[in-house]
Amino acid sequence: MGIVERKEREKEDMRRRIVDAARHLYVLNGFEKLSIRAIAEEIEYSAATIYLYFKDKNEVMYAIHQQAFSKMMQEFQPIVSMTDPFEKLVMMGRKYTQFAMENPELFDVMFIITAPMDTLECREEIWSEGRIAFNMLVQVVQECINAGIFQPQDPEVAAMMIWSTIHGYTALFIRKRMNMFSDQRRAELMEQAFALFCDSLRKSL
Amino acid sequence: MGIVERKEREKEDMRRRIVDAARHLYVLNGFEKLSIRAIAEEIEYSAATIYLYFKDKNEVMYAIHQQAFSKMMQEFQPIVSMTDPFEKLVMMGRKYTQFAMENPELFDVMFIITAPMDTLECREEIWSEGRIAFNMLVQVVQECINAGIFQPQDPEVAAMMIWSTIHGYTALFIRKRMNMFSDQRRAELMEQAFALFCDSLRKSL
DNA sequence: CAAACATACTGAACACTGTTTAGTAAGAGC
DNA sequence: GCTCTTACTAAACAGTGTTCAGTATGTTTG
Repeated sequence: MGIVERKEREKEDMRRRIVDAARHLYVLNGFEKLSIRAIAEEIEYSAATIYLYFKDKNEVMYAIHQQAFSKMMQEFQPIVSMTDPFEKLVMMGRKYTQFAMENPELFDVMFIITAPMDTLECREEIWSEGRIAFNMLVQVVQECINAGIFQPQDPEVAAMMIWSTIHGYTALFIRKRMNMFSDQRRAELMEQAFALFCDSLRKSL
Repeated sequence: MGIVERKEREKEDMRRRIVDAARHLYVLNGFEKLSIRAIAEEIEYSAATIYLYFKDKNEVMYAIHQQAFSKMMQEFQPIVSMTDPFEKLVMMGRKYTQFAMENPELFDVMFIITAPMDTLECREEIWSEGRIAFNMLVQVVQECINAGIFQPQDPEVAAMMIWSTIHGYTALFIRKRMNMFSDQRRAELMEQAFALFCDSLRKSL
């Protein structure tokens, strides 16, 4: 009975086609302007068809969010093979912001928009993508402790503080909360605040 | 000719009534569920009337955003009279997060949602609310430098780094990006990350 | 092979949304 | 009393997410 398998494959295929079309449109225009009808048109099906493969728009957003995480993880891959754990940490911070700048909509769906989190909540699942990414950071912090760069401490607490800072100015930038500065001063402030934070970590953690 | 003045007063009054109704509904249900028609119904006018006082929904959001800032500033007032500048800094951080927890929707419109920033952009104005609030932080950092708690440095850079960290974990929390932890662990992590950051500032800035 | 069933899909509808416009009614100024 | 301005609204436009009855195709069974 290969028919059941084929059907399952086709179902998977269709889901992927929907998410690909949705991501394509989303990256171009953002969440507000992403409509089910537009996705349907892109894949040349009716709007109602989307609902045979996804519960609602939030679930489509969740799928995009998953793809975005795997893209980010791919871009983080080169860092893993670095030797100096503190340099690793610095590079992770830089990459986080760089990813956000280059893929603002993907960053949005990963870390700002509530839509994908709402599907998770109603499924009562844990946010595994977030957990895995955070673990990666905790791991590097632990390496810094092991190398004697940081003092012995709860690596999750330190990781949370570090994530906060990097996420903080990235989110403020993405959501235009640094627009009280000129483009030049803004870039300056971000760069120097990052440098100051790295210095501060080295000295005090 | 008191008529012109009265008309102007009435115009101001109407604007205030609209914003008050809008804020009321917004705080209850958030941005997505806040509709022009609902605001109109609340003040017992037609939806089109809103557009005689505001250019679009974004401009209404901007007005709510202004009110939210003045509320936050009010709550920050007691801090100004504190004596120890470092304690001031710590209290400002605590208050920021506390305000966000107690007024999640107001925090949203102040620091996360793009809608109010879009009106500013098309008016080509500067984000004065943000500038004023940031200046307040810069001021306190300068006091820390003057008191010899921090080393001489660009207070704007230090302020940006501090704002980033506090905003970072607050925004991550508000947007449910700490839901990989249990409620208890989450509170623990936030508290300890904050404490670690304060310690780190003391030691290294 | 034909009938019965299951699956995949769609058109149309429902109840909304932000926004614009033409038209009306009431007050102000002469 | 008669213009003229201002304030306001009903209705429409073009969309939105979502649901559901109905159809057409593919699969299984007698």
